[in-house]
Amino acid sequence: MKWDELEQEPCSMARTIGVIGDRWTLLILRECFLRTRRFEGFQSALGITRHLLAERLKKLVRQGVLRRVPYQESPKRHEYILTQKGLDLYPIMMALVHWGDTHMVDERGRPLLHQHRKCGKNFDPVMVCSECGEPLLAKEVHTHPGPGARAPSERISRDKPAKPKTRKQAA
Amino acid sequence: MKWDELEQEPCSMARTIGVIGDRWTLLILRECFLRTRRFEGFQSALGITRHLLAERLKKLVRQGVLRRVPYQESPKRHEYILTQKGLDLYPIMMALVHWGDTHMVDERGRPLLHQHRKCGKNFDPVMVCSECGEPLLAKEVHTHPGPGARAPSERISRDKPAKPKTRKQAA
DNA sequence: GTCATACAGTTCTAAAATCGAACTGTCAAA
DNA sequence: TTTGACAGTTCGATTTTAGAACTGTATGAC
Repeated sequence: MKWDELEQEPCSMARTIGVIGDRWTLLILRECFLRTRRFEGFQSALGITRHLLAERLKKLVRQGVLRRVPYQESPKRHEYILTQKGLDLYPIMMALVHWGDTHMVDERGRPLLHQHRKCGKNFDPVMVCSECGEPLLAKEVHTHPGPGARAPSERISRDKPAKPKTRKQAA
Repeated sequence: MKWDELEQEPCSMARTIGVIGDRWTLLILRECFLRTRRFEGFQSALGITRHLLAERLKKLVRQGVLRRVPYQESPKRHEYILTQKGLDLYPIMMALVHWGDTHMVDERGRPLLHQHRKCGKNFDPVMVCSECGEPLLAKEVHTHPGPGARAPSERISRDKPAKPKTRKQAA
């Protein structure tokens, strides 16, 4: 599988990964949500090579995640601003942060706290079902093909290639 | 910044990215949630090279995201099973899928639908505040340093590094 | 007993991506 | 005139990944 094919895969997760699924892109987006907007800002915050930064920003603009907006004429300069499509990445960012907060903190505790302006409290993000509002557990979710699923004939086989019964495990 | 340093960064998102922030790892985890457990299963589902697959699985086991469990003696064979730490990645996976469902579908619609066993309906994941239950919007969240924040003196400067000279002259 | 196959890797070379540092170009302030 | 801020681009060296073949245990078919 080549990386440009990822966006054509009949899997929303693969498509998302095709857009934001590499380390630098994710870190760039973190900076975006922390209000960094300019080339130098990203570069000095992340220590990314300028070459890669330019490339990643271009890609994010192409994908409609960032918008390149002039903030000064002569010399022409631009800022990179999250579009709505980009802002919609927020739950992904928060989910990443929350997993790190849960499983990767050292003895000193969380590096950052998040306060919800609406209720004024420090919070954790919780993922719930849009229909019943209950927290989602992997085991309570059943997945089935939707309208955009690939027909069986087009599917790349992900099952064992016609296994003719194996060794000591009879069933 | 080297990739192994990422896990030491005082940022939960960076640490998480250090563990799962590359394309193959994310796709391997997708397969885990789709109940793939064995080496050949991952390999044929993803088309990943065997070399990388072995490496990534090892890393995920080292990180405690997967557990390597024997399922047969002679020849010794193992399965890779999500630990609780791994299962806790579910909100990240769902957030990735949901963004793809929202922004990356073609005219045919979603490749997969998700049904919540508890309420029986197809749903979208919604991220809410643990304290008040309201959906989270980036603009309504304020971020501030927590106990594990790096003190200003230890911080890696994200401002210009007091650069004394430029370009070609070394005077 | 020999052969083909399943499974879970390891090893090797070539190709691609990334790093690190320097270079380009515009403009403003000293 | 010189220096510095900013936003990139270019280029050689290093690191990762791709792609294919190979290793080794064990099983069932012939």
